[in-house]
Amino acid sequence: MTHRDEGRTAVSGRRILLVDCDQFFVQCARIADPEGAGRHELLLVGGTASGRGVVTSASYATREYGVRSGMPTAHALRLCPAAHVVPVPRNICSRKSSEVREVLERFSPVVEPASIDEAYIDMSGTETLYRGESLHDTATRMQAAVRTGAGITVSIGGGSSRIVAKLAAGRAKPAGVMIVPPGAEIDFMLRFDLGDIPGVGPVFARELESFGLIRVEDVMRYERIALEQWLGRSRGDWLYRRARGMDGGQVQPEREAKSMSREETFAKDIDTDGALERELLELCVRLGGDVRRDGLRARTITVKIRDGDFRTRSAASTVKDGVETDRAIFDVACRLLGKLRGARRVPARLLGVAATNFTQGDTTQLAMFDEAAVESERDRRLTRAADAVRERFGWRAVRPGRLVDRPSRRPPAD
DNA sequence: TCTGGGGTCCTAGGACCC
DNA sequence: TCTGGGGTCCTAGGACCC
Repeated sequence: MTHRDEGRTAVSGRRILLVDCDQFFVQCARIADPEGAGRHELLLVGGTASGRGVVTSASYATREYGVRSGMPTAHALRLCPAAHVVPVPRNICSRKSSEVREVLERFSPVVEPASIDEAYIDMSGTETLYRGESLHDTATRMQAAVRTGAGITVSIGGGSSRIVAKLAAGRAKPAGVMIVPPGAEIDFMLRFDLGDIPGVGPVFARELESFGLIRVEDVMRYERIALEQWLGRSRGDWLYRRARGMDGGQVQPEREAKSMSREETFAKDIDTDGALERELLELCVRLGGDVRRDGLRARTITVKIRDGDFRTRSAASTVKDGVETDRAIFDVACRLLGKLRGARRVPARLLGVAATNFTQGDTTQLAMFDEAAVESERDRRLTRAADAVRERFGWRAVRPGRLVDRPSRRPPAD
């Protein structure tokens, strides 16, 4: 069997769709403000008052000028001076994202949100339910249902694997449906550059180019073993399979979050430790709220700092029992910030804090040793009470200010 | 051009244990 | 005094995605 035949016969029989919202943040901004953003054809979403932001989403009209998402807003405005810039309407975006998902779940129980604006759906096994209806027709009905139910325009791609569905959705934009039939995966893949494959970023693409590999067809010419010799076993195998539209990935509904983070780029670089600590406290309070809302406890806290020269550094610390209270998170984070600032004390552009290594928060583990008790049950009860007050009376009802200047802090553990 | 904010996954080295 | 191999956990950094 040649490598080409192997690809053709590896069709899984699965029917996977990727539903991708068209210029999602632009759509949300228009829903949020029909009289303002809604009236501007040339619309950029993202960018901050400080002028330091980047474009999160650019309307199709601005893309004619060469504007792309991820581009610094200042650059985008140079390309398209008439564009109207608005901030990301976060609340509307998460609400619309949920509404889209609710509509999709009416079509199949297996829906995996891949980001705020796209979701994979496994339609395998629904053939009986949708008796006689082609996947294309089902996807078209789905598209109409999302427009009616959530007011959002989506494009849908479909095929026997996630990667084929994803690339097909890109080809279907805007507002289209494209299904790659079983057996047609390789011919479909041959249209693409390797850099179009999800997972092949600029760095990997440059490396591949150094072997003369630019388009998918370039990879098709080689046996798996050759790719593995050039790229290493795991990456060679990965590329061999992706180029053929194959991935082993299942669509997994309800994946648990593996990390949560909050970060902020300052309008102006901050160069004093005290001011950074105050920013850190705000971030920890926001993060703590997210962690508790999901009933989790984090065993590892990571602090990230981006210096004015854009050098990014991080420090992490893992505690025996997970933490969930603002105070305990801040305690750990503060130590880490001190460590980072001690190593290099220059003006900071960004500060962030992340929680990972989650444990379920509903089981109280008794600390075996005193020093392991970073956070007491009493701390947790107080924090939950404060959450309840905020729930009723608003976020500002309980101020965290006292945490900043409390008298003593634990000495560094390391 | 001057670089956001939210994530996932991978790698490599060192500590530590058996 | 010099010497193992394997497994797990932790930390730091980086590529990548939307």
